[in-house]
Amino acid sequence: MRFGPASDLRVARETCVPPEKFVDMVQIDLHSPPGTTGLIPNAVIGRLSLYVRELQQLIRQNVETVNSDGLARPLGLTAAQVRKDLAYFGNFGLRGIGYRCGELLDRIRAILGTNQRWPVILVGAGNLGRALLGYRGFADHGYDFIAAFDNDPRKIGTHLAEQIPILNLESARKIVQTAGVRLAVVCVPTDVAQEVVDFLCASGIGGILNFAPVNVSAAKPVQIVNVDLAVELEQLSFAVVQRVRSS
Amino acid sequence: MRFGPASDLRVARETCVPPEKFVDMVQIDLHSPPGTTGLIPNAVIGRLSLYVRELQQLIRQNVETVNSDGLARPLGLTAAQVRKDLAYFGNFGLRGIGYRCGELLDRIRAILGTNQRWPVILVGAGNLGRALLGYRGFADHGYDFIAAFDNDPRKIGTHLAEQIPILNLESARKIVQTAGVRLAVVCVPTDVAQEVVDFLCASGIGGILNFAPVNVSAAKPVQIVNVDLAVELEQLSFAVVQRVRSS
DNA sequence: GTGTGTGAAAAACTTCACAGCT
DNA sequence: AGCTGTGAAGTTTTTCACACAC
Repeated sequence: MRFGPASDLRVARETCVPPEKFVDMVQIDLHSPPGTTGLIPNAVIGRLSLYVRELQQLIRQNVETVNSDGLARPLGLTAAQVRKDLAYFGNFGLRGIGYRCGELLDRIRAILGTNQRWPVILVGAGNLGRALLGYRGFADHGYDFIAAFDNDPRKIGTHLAEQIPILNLESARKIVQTAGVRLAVVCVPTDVAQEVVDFLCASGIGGILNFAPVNVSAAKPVQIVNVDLAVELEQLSFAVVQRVRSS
Repeated sequence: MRFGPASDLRVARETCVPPEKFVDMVQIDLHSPPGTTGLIPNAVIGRLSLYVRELQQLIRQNVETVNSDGLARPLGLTAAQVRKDLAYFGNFGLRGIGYRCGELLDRIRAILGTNQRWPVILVGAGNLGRALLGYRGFADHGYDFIAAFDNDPRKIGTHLAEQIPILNLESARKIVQTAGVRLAVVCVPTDVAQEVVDFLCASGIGGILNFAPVNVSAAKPVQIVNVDLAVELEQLSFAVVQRVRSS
């Protein structure tokens, strides 16, 4: 089965907003809050994602408004923490009422940049890569895989999930640039992870989510988040042997 | 292809130590350190896992000793942080030299309980579950999948990776108890995640690594770690739009 | 000299508690 | 009356800097 990369990609691209928009949206909302430095704590961002998930669930249940405790408790957080987190970005609540679920969801998505869809590329079409490509959560949060890259000649030219083309890694540069792709998910073997990351950085990618179990570093403006699944299991097994700390 | 669950499992079990041993090993090493409460910060445990990975890499390169800076820098941490983290558990270093890689690796593994292998069960044999089962990192860190569970009758009775049986979820209780399994990895659809977790808790599991994108809660002594892959991507996209914070 | 282990200082983050809006 | 937004207090975690050991 043959395909023309450019045309495959153009379709996916159409649904995506020019990335530059996001920057403005976020910066408008930032109202450098109470007694803080102006930088948003990393932990806050992690929790915003959790709020999104919880709000989506509430909305599915037709809940109109939720107060800080209602949002916090199912996530194992405190009401004060929720209010503080949201206050970093503005006054989203209604005193005496709480937060309108729909509105709050929109606001948080605007902050995270997920009120528009992001095109994402996958590098490494092995087991894990293929599973991630089918992972519902990514699509639910606004991320669309538009292409995959691999260096196995037997895979190149085929498609994943019947529509995502697997291309030669060399062609990633062009696609990153022409399709305005800013995010890449990397699932390649450990020993080539760093060179793949270097290549992506040189291609003008904005951020990399790395699943290879090795700490790779990225050239300056490129953001990198390393996910090591074994680390999570180790956290857990430590907690089990200790029987302390809730995590 | 038929199989007898009990015999399939016994083999995997043989390679595993009775879990009770771990508790002692860890508690002996804990020397409730400098000026602290005696509880180990969660973040420290996360970093111990990273040290393991880095040490494994150094050992593969035949590096004998490493100092705190050498361990910290590739992981994006500071030397002081490494020393402080390790000091929670004892004096592992040699002044003027650093740390012996092999010895430190053993020590950390003893702390994490991964100096012996752990039998793990997989619940939910969909795409993600199957990919996790093949994920190298788990085996590298001492975790062995011994069985998978699903409720799809077409899957039950088959094997994953040609040796891991897929069984009916009901049979999990018996296997947890007879094989001394303390850890489960859950990759089921969101809507059944909580009931699966409840079932596992009732079966006597020790800890659950949950990949379903919903916050599930576990009955008291059971530890739970939620991993939401979309959260990681959101962290990244926020960093990309902001171009701040290294994470 | 080199590099750990660790108190002390600083920074980051969380919780408290309450004024003030609806 | 109910619940947010936020200073202030409290706690945790990180960084600093140096005495001490090899």
